[in-house]
Order: sequence, then C-alpha cells, then structure tokens
Amino acid sequence: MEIPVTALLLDRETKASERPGDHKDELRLWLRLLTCSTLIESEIRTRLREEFKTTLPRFDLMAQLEKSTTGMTVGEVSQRLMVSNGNVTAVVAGLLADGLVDKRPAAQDRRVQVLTLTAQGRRAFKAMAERHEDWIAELFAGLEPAETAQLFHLLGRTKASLHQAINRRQSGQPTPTGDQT
Amino acid sequence: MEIPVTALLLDRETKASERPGDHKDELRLWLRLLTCSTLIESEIRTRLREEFKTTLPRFDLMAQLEKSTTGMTVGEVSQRLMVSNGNVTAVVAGLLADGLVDKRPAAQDRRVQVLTLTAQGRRAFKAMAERHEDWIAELFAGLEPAETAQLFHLLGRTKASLHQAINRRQSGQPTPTGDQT
DNA sequence: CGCAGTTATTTTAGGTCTGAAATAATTTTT
DNA sequence: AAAAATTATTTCAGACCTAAAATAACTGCG
Repeated sequence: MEIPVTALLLDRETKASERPGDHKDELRLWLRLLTCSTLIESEIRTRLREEFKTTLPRFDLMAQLEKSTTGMTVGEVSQRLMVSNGNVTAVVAGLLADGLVDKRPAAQDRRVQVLTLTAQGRRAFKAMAERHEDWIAELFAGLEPAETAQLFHLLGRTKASLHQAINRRQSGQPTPTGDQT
Repeated sequence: MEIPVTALLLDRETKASERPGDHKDELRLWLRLLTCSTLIESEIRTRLREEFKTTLPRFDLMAQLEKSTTGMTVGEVSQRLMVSNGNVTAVVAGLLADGLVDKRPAAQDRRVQVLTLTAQGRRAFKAMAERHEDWIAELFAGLEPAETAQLFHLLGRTKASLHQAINRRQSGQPTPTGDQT
C-alpha cells in the first residue's frame, strides 16, 4: 500500500480554490486562453486591413485553398475553418467578385462546388502569407523556444480533452481524433 | 570571450525548421491556440443557446456587470471585453429589451452611461454562470492539475509577449501592463 | 425505372462585430 | 466666458457568422 502523500499536499495547497464543485481555476484558464486568442486575432485583423485591405476570414479561406493543389469543396473548407457552410458561401462570394478564387461544379457530382485560387489569388496570398508569418513570430517573440514547444504540447493535450468532452456529449462513443492541427 | 556553444547546438538541432526567416513553429502554435479557443467558444455558444436561449456576447456582458457592484460604463465594458463601443451599445440594447440590464446617464457626467444588472438579470446570470463553470471544467477535464497550472503560466507569458509586441508597434514606448486577466 | 432518403450547397433571418463618422457633453485654453 | 480640443457614446455601412429552412443533385432499393 502506498502512502497518499499527494492527498496531504493537495489538502494544504488548494484550500482557497477547491471548495465543493469549485472550478474557478479552469475558468481563469479559459479566460486567459481567450484573451490571447483575441489579442492575436485582432492584431492580425488590423494589419491585414492596413497593409492588404483585406480581412481575416478571406485570408483564412485563401490559406486553405493554397494548401490544396486540386481544390476543395465548400464543405471541406467549412469543416477546416470550423465555420458554417453558409458562411463559406458568403466569403467565397466576395473572393469571386475580386477574382481571387474560382468556383465550379465538380464533374462527377454536380452538387459539389470545387474552389481553387486563381493565379491572381495565389500571388496575392503569397505576399500576405509571408508578412503574416512574420507578424505571428513577432507576437510570440517574448517566449523562449522551450516555452513555445511546451505550450504547443499542452495545447495539443487541451485539444484532445476538448474533443473528448464534446464527443462524449454528442454521441455515446468518443471518436479518437488524430488530426494534425 | 565565451565559446558560442548554443550556436553549434542550434545549427544541429534546428536543421529542418530554422531556414532563414522561417517561423512555421509559431504559426503552428497560433493555429493550435486558435483551434482550442474556437472549439471552446462554439461549444459554450451551443450550450447557452440550447439551455438558456441566449448568446455568448450577452453572457459575457452580463458577467462583467455582475462583477461590479456599482455598475460599469459602456467604455469600461468595451475595454474589458475587447470589443468596440458600438458593439456594446448594440448588445446592451438587446439586454435592455429583455429587462436584464439597466442603463442610465451618470449624475456627474452626462456623456457617460452607467450599466447595471437588474434583479432579474442577476438571477438569470447566476443560473447560467453555475452551469457555465461546470461546462468549462468538463472541457478541461482531460488535463492534470499540474498541466492546467503550467498552461495557465505559459499563457500568462504569452499575454505579456503579445502586449509587448503590440505596444512596441503602436507607440515607441512599451507600456508595462499589470492586469489580472 | 421511380421514389425515398441522403448529401451538398444556398438562402434567409437575425444577432455580432468593426471602423469611421456623427453627436453630445465636458475640459482646457485663451 | 467663448472657442478649441477632448472624451463618451451612438449611428451607420458593411462584413461575418450561425441555425434552420429551402433547393438541388445523387444513391439505393423495391
């Protein structure tokens, strides 16, 4: 039998924050995560507008298309970006109007719309992506390499936890997710 | 003179990812952070809609007001939530219509609108906040306490890095930020 | 074949969000 | 005190986003 050392430690160290059913720590963690996410997002949004007169949703959509040589369907993009189909339709409409994206029904299945970047779209994206990468690096520049690695790891663990909780709720069977985001 | 040991190590260890000006690691970190944030946000959004027929912006706004006994101005709320003034005006309009929030000009400065929760608003918020806290705990349940603590710490470091980068860009002088989020 | 069910996308209605212009009230300067 | 500058909020135009309903196209089964 082991002596429950950790239990004793916990009793002493968590007095203020472990009242029955208290989860303030997770709440604070979530708020901090949200703060970071919002700060980055709005900074990138501002710079995209100022330097390229475009928006983050447009940039994100183009980034997806750029990664796929053969094109992507509306549904695939919507899943990747975690936004609704209708939203993809709307953002694509803007990009079509600007000649950055091409949309055409698939040959085998005419329900499906295949989206690709136009030559102009690829050029425009390349310019933006380069700057974008610099901006992100700049924003994280205050962290040591070891810290970014550790953070990346912990966010991977977090993602797994989230998928687990979300799947457990929707179906009875948790689906193991092995994607690379 | 010191021997640049780290330079040698770097040369060997970072061959694939440290090409001149390559910052793919930070990019991946940002994408993962965004994924986590989006997953949590949309899950909370769904549950607020299903269980309370309300929305996340409304909940967030009420959460701010609940923390302040004396009320908050439109500007304060807008800063806290990191959204525009106009947006606060719009969300408050909805809450006013539902009788959850009270708005009145300040006595000393009639430009300022002071927002407070009504009694009904406080009741409604209390019920939601309790469930909300459980949801968040559930979402992070897959992490060990040591991991959440570590993650919280690293996100604090990240926040500092972000503020540093953002301030450096806007003014010449970085403003030290000591807030508690 | 023919229709029932499924799947992919678009449309619709409504809320959210922004930046910039407009409005209104206060403070500072002269 | 009057004019000028500043500050707080609202309004506006436009983009984003969602859920749910509608549309359109495919699949499979009798």
